Amino acid sequence: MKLDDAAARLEALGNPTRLKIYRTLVRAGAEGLPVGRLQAKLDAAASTLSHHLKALVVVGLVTQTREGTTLVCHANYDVMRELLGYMVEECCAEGSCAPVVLPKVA
Amino acid sequence: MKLDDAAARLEALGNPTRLKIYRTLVRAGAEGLPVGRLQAKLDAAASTLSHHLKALVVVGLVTQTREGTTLVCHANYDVMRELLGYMVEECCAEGSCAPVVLPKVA
DNA sequence: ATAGTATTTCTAATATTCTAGAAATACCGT
DNA sequence: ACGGTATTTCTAGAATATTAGAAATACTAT
Repeated sequence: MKLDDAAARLEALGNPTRLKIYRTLVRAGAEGLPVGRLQAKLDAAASTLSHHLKALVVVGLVTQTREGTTLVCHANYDVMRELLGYMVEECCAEGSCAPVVLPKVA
Repeated sequence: MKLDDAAARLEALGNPTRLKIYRTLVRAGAEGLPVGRLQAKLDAAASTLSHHLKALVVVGLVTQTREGTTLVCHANYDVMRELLGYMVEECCAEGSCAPVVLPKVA
């Protein structure tokens, strides 16, 4: 991942509402959560939520799949993993800041 | 760490210039880097750099120690570690997004 | 005290973000 | 085709961020 991509993703997560959205989607697990359900949980205006969701989708942290009339949102773990990998590799000194370790994934 | 603190730190890192600053400080290692040296490396106006550095200092990601007339900047690994810990715990699903593992630090 | 280097604060212009109402679009069931 | 629910896009106002020049401050050496 390039620095600019990492920055864009960090910026996407760097807003309390969007971080709440992402965390909520992670907790929703594999089945995801419809936009409407997110809206109810976070108590935000529909247009505001849509705006923030788009910011997360654009950088790849969230994906959406349509199921009839509802749009189901999913946290994209692959992108989050890449982002964390970037941070550990580029923004941590070995030993100093690495209680977070990347094991070799087979 | 609370969600709002995490968001503030992610936002601080979510700007290409500031992410570059932070990464450069990490690479500078324990001795840190004077503001002036950072300025030369990143080729930014002094006032702009100072502004961005302040954003990183305010959220605790960077610390500064004065050495005579120069201010030396250091990446604060503790805060980065906390931030990564937050992301792994709150924003990852076990198994799905956890190539990043938190080992117990003795 | 003065001069010189390092850095910040002040200021202002431009750009971007955030918020949410209103209107538009997407999809389904009948 | 129509009505209803779900969601987005349009729009606009207020707030915040970004940039950098100019002035101010901090410190050291003489």
